[in-house]
Amino acid sequence: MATIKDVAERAGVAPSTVSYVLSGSRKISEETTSAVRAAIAELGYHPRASARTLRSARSEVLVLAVPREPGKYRAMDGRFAIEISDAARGHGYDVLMMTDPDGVGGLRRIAGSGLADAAILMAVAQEDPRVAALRDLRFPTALLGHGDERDEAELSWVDLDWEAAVALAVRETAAAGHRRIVFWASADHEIAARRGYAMHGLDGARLAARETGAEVRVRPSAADEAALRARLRSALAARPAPTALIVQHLIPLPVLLSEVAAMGLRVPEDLAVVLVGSLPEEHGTQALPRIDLPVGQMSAAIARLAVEAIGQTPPRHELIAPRLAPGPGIVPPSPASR
Amino acid sequence: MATIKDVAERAGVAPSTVSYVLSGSRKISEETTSAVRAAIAELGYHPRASARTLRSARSEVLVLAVPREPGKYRAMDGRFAIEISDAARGHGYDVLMMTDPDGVGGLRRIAGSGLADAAILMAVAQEDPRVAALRDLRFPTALLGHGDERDEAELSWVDLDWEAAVALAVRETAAAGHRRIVFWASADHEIAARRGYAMHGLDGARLAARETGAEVRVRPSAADEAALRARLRSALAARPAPTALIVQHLIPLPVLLSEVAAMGLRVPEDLAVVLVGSLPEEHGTQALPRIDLPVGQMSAAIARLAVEAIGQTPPRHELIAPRLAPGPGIVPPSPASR
DNA sequence: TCGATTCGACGAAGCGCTTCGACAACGGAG
DNA sequence: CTCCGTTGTCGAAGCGCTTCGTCGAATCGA
Repeated sequence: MATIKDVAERAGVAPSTVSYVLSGSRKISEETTSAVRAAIAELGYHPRASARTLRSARSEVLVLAVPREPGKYRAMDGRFAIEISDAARGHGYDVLMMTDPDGVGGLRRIAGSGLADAAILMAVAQEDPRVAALRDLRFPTALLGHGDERDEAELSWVDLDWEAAVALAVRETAAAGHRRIVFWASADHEIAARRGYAMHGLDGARLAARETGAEVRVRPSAADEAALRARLRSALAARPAPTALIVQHLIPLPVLLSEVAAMGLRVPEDLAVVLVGSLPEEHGTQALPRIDLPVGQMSAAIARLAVEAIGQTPPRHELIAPRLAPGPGIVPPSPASR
Repeated sequence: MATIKDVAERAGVAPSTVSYVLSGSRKISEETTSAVRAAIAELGYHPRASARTLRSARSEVLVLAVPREPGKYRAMDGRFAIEISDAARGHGYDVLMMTDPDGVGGLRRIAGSGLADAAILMAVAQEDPRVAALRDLRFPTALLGHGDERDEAELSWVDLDWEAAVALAVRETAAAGHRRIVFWASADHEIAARRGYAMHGLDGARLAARETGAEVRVRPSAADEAALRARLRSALAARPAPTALIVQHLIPLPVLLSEVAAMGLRVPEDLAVVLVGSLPEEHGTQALPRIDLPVGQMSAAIARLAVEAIGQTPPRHELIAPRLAPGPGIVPPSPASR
């Protein structure tokens, strides 16, 4: 592999001159510059990243802590990982994945070894030990999602405003004429873990229920398919029958829809279904009114905040306002069911 | 941040001694070893990765080239990325994501700068320019998926045996008594791009059709939802009616199933549905007989092959045998439809 | 014409680590 | 008692890059 010395020799200059051509931090004559550039092109030279990092104490790498529960996979995580990587490149950074089930150990290793300049944490939980560890190391960090006020005052984060998102869904549904609404919230275990999106979603539903006067029954989702079906069936079997279903826990959406169909309910004539959030693949959901998770916007924001954090700027928080996706509107309840 | 010199001073030894304790490449007395270990623990010392890499020309990082068509996201890619990262850690490697739409430029940059020791390429196409670029750089490379014989003789790869997988699905379906089968193949654009899995899947269907004597109608899938529905409807409307549907293009599965339901066909009584491959989220598919994509097994294999390739070993190829997933079997056709 | 200034390029130091050769200290063999 | 092999540790070199101080040459004003 070619080194800066090789380039210098070929161009007939000193290594430092090559370096200055590359960085532009000192003036180099037109003539010398083009000789150096020619030599670089001929040799296919790339500066060795390790040497740069050793000198400058900057790796131009972000580490992304991907949530990892053994045996489980949340489809959205992969999508975020890829989009964040895209966004980071726009700032000149590469992204290293950290999927160790023991997130703390992995982050210590990577932060300690200088492999990365900053960390992005996904799926942060209440009193997350990773947050504490990174703070102790004084390692620049940005969080995707929020919830725990104490930790987060000192760190940057980005999140969809889940409270506003669910509130918006309820408001729009009520505005379409629905008076009896089921809100299918996050799953039991997410609520038990007090995940930010789960908590904020519940808040939004309550808020908008008060505001609109509609009757909103909140039902937590379940990881287990049988439980899920039973719970949905009982929620929809209430009389007078609910006319709209707002779903935040989208992962088992096919199951939910199949159960709705099995009950003989047509969507949207008998039951309006509104989604809050997104699945990574959009197939089969475009037909439903929904409030999308702005993955691209969130990814761009988290990459930006992580890069900023390297520069010791004070922490910033971005709460993204929800928007109803363009597409089908919410169908009013049938006259018979009012 | 603590350096090896700090550790050495604290332990009252030379820096080289600390290095030897860490690497174990020379014998160091019990006494000195424990003094060094104590100093390391007290200072929270981690060797600087850049310095190591500079000396040893080994970064202990793999670069993963994630396929990236702007605006599109294939749900399986994220899942593979995460599982490959997991597997690589087992070999002591971290994984860097490369999501540049211009894959060649990104790989040149990363390979040239020594940021990674080997590359893993996902979704390799016929005459993929990335493969050529990496070969020119003599950069260790492993491919996930296969298709183009010429390139691949020199490189390691892993793949599910798609031909055998589809053939197995057809065989099992025929064995259950079905004589008129629709094979829902990869999408038009995948076939046009001559993707390995698409080609091999078609081969498998033809092979097993000859073998079993069943009538297998091959229908390519489509990216566009309307086209998809129309095509499926016409395939299933043939008379005498097909009694089984084998699906390789799973991404729009919800759409397919909803169209089947819309035609008034019950699954599996009127139409047996068999899946080949997997979606990243299993919700809603467990109920169907299927041949899973062995993501974990493939990820483990590709990580292993990539690490091996660093050691200049000759290329190896792993073709993974398909297996019918445990779960519901294939329901025979109803007597009336025979 | 001569000192002062500017311009462009150079040389060397040093980032933190590994590794090779050297070298005390020690013990056993001759 | 000397010699030599072993054992455990040290010192220095060097990986490739950036950056600071320096310096010759060209330029300019007086």
